[in-house]
Amino acid sequence: MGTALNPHENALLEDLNPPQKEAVLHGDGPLLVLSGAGSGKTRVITRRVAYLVKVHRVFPWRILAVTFTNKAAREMRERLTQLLGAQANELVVSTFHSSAAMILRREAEAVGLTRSFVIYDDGDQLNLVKRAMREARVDPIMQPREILHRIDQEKNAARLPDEMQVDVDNPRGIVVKKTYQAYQRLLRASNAVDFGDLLLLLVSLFRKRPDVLANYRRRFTHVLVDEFQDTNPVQYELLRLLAPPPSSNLVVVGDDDQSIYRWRGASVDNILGFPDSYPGAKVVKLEQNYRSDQNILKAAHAVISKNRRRMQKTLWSERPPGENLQLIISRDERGEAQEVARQIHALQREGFIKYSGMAVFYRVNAQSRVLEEALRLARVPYTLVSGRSFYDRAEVRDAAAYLRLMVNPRSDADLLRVINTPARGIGDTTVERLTDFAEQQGSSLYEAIARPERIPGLNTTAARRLAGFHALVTSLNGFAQGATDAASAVDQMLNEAKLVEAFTAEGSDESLTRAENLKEFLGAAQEFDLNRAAAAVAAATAQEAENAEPPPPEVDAAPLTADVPPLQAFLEQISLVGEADAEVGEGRVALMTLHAAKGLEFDAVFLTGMEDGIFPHSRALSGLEDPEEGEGEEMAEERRLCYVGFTRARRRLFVSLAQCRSLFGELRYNPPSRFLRDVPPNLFGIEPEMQPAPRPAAAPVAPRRRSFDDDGGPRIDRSYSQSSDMEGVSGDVRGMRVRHEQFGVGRIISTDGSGPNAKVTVEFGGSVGLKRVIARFLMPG
DNA sequence: GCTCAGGGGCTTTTT
DNA sequence: GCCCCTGAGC
Repeated sequence: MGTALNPHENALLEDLNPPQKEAVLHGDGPLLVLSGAGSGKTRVITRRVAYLVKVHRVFPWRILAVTFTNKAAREMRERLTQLLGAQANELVVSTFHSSAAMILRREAEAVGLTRSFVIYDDGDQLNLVKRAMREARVDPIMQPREILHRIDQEKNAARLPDEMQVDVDNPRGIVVKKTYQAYQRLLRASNAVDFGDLLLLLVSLFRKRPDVLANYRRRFTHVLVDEFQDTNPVQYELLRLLAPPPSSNLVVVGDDDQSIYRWRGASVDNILGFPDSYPGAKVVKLEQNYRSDQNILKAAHAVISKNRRRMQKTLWSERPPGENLQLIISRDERGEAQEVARQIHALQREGFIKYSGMAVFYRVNAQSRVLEEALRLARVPYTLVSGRSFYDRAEVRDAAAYLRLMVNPRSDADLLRVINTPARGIGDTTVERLTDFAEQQGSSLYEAIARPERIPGLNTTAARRLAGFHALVTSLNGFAQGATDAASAVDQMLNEAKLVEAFTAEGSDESLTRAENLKEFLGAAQEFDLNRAAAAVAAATAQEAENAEPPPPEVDAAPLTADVPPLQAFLEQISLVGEADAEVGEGRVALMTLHAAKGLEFDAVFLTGMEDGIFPHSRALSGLEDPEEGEGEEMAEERRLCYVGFTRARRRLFVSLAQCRSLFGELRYNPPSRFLRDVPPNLFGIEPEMQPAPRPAAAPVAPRRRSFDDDGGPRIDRSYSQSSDMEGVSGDVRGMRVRHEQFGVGRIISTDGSGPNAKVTVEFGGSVGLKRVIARFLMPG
């Protein structure tokens, strides 16, 4: 295919390596691009899209490119705009959830919703589960959280409530199923969906209505998916519906070694099994890494290669070996944090790496506090990279709830959230009577408060207050219907609901901040309106530009969001996009979890808490270890997470552990992470002969404390790997005499757990008394 | 209807 | 160690 000598071709291909070029040039049919870390996958996707448009003359509106994160979608769009100019506006580049929401809104009636359905978030979901449990009258044998989790899993697996398989003698399964059924009923009655529904409802619509599906298949002749290793079954099903096997133009790009969202329902099997689902699919491997020095790649490879089920690929690089990896061993988490801060300072003083080129990673958020304190003390500027803080604030969520109520008064969850916010004297009792009444009537809460005098048990004051609230919602709803922009609706809402006023009146510092946040929320709406106006202009220009050819009449080429009212669109952005992710702070060290680090890169990376029980997480340690299969799936995922962490580093990789660490209020002595033992010692600059002789496989041993000076200060220590490979407790050891490095000699009273982190309670002599310690750190005494 | 103290709980968290 | 939820008390 492709016109020879097309002037665009060279520009789009010239700086690509052979496999990259192959992926860009691939003709029709499915394609799997296995892209190792740092191998230039975004470049490949964007070039391919541009190539399709410029060389193959594919209409941009025929191309659907899906990502997982908004950030990835934004970056992709930016790069495509550079390559394609105004034409990029016609491409559909968005997250799975956003694109599903756009389609679902156009087809809302077919799935029992109206076009103004709202999207419930986490907190709303939990409240709804609680309500569903009450209405379904299920035995409260499970926590709402757990039930919600199970419902999510069902949705991720593309199963509607009635499709859920449950054994009759499985009471918990029955509880989940009944709750799930009631939960879905409540959502539909509220004209609302949750995140999972966006995908699930679309899949079930496509299955039920081949005619609807056909419209989208006709339109999207090219589908591309980024981070395919993180897709869950419902997402994959959606892709298979839109781009069915065997011959669709479906391009999936991903790295099985970077699949780290199994716990969210993602399934590595999707990428591992892609060649089977799409027989004849072309597979291209991108194995040249342009990011990291050799030593870092070798270390990453050493860790990941222990996983059994992988697509074989080996990253290589033309870069130099670079510096050794550096191991930091500290006495405790404070020492670790101080040492990290010190090293950061030192790196910065050397002058080659700026603060903004450095990052500190940790496995769990709970580790961040100590690190923050140490950095603050050391005057190292940092930013904590974490979720979507602005839209998580209570007052902002209140405002969002009001807005959703404005477009969709039937939204019970939102009504409940703000019925007494700001306080208007509507208490729990009143709300309870109201919900009981509405449930009995089968009406929404909004309908129920239209005639509050009919609600049994209410006094006239309560009824009057409900009527007042009803009037407020009605008035806002009327305003929303005529609103031509988001900002005026937000402004109206803030005034009528007296939200800002309430905080200002309260006058405390905290409430003034909240008032400020609400003004910022208004600012966000104004910005949204401006962007939308700009986008409309750009789209119009695109129409006039190059592709003046009209689309074929049988195909719907309109932008998916063509006639979504502005307030609705703003709400969708809040629900699905959140705030523009705070760019990793200018001139600041970035602190984040390993999960948040995916997709980023830094000159220097500090990976803290490299201890068994922290990283890999203790939950993965207890996983079954099959002698044949090796480590369990959870451990495999921890390994991938470690791989992700290592491969974020360009030049310097520091791995750090503490000999003891207090986490969740308890003091733990964790052995060094098994991942460290997988890294060849020479990458740390340790010559093989310097390694300590292997320890005889004897029963419990004490931790060594040889890496510390007398002052107890942390030191960088290049001799590691001293932890025993103790299995923990075996057999009945009660009454056994043991010795502990710190507490001395004692006698085992009881045991707790098994495996490497098994604990025992020991009665030590003297003033020490009873202690619960990890068995591994005991010696027979 | 609101406030505060005690208890359980606790990876990760793209959307 | 800290947060969130619940329940008792004002």
